[in-house]
Amino acid sequence: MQNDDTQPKRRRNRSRKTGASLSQVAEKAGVSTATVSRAFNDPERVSETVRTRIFAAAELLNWVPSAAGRALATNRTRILGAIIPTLDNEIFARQVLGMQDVLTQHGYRLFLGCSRYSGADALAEVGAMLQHGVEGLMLVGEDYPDMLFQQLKVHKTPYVLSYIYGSDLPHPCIGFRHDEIFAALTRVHLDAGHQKFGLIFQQVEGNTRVAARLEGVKLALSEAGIALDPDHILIGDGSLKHGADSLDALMRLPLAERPTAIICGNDTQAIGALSRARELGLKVPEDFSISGFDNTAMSEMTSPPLSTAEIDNYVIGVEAAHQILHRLKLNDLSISHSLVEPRLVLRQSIAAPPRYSDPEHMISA
Amino acid sequence: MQNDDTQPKRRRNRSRKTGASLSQVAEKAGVSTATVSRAFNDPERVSETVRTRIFAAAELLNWVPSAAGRALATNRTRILGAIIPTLDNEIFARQVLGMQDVLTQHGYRLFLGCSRYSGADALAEVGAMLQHGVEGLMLVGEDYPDMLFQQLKVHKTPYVLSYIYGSDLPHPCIGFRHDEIFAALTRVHLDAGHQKFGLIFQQVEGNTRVAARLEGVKLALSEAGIALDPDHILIGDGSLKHGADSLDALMRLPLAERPTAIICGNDTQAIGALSRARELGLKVPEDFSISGFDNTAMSEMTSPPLSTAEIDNYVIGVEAAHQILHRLKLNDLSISHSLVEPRLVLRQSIAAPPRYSDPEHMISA
DNA sequence: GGCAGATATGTAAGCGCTTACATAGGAGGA
DNA sequence: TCCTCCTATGTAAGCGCTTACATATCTGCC
Repeated sequence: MQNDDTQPKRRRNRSRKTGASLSQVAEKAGVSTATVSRAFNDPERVSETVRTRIFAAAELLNWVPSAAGRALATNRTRILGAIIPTLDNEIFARQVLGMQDVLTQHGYRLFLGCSRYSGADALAEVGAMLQHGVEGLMLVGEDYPDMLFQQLKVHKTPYVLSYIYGSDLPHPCIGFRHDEIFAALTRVHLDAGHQKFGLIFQQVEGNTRVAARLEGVKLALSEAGIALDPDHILIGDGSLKHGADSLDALMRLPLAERPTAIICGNDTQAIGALSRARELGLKVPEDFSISGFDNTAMSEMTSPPLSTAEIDNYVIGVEAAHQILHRLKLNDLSISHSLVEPRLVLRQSIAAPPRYSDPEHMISA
Repeated sequence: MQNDDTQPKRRRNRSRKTGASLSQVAEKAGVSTATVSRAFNDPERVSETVRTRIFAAAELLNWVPSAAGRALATNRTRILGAIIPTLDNEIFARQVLGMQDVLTQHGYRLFLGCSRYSGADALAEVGAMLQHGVEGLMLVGEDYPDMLFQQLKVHKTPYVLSYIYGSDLPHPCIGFRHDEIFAALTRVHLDAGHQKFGLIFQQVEGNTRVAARLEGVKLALSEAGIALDPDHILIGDGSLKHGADSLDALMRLPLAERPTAIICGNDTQAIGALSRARELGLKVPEDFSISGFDNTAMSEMTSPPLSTAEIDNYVIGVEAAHQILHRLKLNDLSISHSLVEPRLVLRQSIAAPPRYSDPEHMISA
């Protein structure tokens, strides 16, 4: 039935061949594939004459090793992934930059995925990355579906959540306490004598980080025995426009209610507010104080320069990469939390509240 | 010598096994690997009963197909790459965003590489990407070593240069003419009556795009018969600070030489200049006119709002992705050039020059 | 009833690597 | 001289897929 001759009955031609393969290099150099492989991965183990012969052959054939072949053979891809909400935000872009710089040094590649602040998108990205065999992952924040973390666990893929910190967090993380830094920022206003606060913030739902910021503000206020009127919390997006429009709204309030201190969720909003204030003929910090967050390049050029806080996102990216690489090397899946301290950057946009707003005005004057 | 028994003499255990493999799914479902493969890649060809059985088995085993295995078998990776100078720049980040959005739809992944404006780094990134089998590439600009393009050619990898346009360019590209838009911007100043120009620009060398911008300005000026004093061209980086410092320098010039129109290489520089102008007590556009480029969000909030020009970088990214995907499908390596038109955005920062600067002042007054 | 032509599935080669194990050729010691 | 131990290289299996080709089963038509 079967013909016994050993010559292959079929010959496929999977065309689309691009470059040379390792075996072609081996043939040209007159050695075995094993030797070629060794010449590149562990040069010491190959005699110099043979090695140079191999390198020459590879050069000649323009050989580029195939990562896929190697991945299959070694079960390692040397690829890490990063999931960020959007590249549109300098904050996240800088984290990616930091990661990238470390990875390049270590011969790793980076897969970038944007979640667009959607859990489903993030899940899809991670799924695809897992198929491609990413060895580790950095994800911004913690707002992801459980399913995502399960997948990561099933695949024993080390990961680290960036831009957040919580010693009680059931995930490795590297970042800072959003509540604390916003509490600190709030206290700066309190210390300057403010009692009436307005908040300009981003959407809270689905974003634990922003929620924490809000909590921080509330905490500091309540510690100072100050109530925050919910109507003075203006939620929108992170844009200049939301900042500007919100300022409008706050400044339209009757003088007695009008906040004298405005805490913004980020610098962009604060800068928007400042610019609207100028249009309205309001002076900062004479008429009101304001703070932002991020310490973007712009914030020291505004008039007045903006008080804000700064977190080194590049470092977060760098550390995240180090951490993942480290775990990978040690095959360590433990949960560690590391803190990158933010820093208050106080400038002229915060000062004492205007006299008219002082409840003790009549008495003390 | 050789023992003829067929039982394998060696058994390797390549541990580190993470997930299930297709063959395990096949076994569990009681079918061959071919059928499993077909069930996922071409479901029509598998009977429904078998198919559901396979899906169930895969689900149960938590199977994730291995991109490496598939890549090896099909010689396709479904990965595209993007090389940008730095993520630190909103411009490039938006291009990546556009690409990303398209790729996600088409089931492609994105490798991101930053060249840090260095040809060598770009070359290294591309080399690594080629190893990983990227099927196509977007590169910002044209300032890359020849070697890089050769490699791309050897590997028959389609690519497109973004953010530039030149019908004579020996590469596929998608972008705009930097010289033309800057000439147009210059003409706006000229039309307003300016004769004395100052330029605040980024480093030119190694950046053909910036060089072209400069050429555009010079062209428009020389067409108007106006000479540009080389001392009035201030080269630095793209920062707020360079803008501010340069403004200082220009405004310190004796009144007769002092430019009345300042053309900046980007909005950031222009905004820096505006902010310094305010500090110096100068009014814009009464004391001088100024323009930027990019139309960043800030530029409509400055005082006065900044005249600038805008290019839709998101669209560039989207189109670049489409173009690469298209070539890939058609196996088309031809060179096409596509244009994305920039748009002038004229606001209040440009007006007539101050009277004192008018050479005909005495006569006409 | 037999055969062509679908249709559904199986078989196994091969994609480009790495690496456990085998082997050959010295070097050196007893 | 023989044996041991290196060192340099070869052999070939196997990583997880896809797919050309083979096979089996079923339709339906003459």
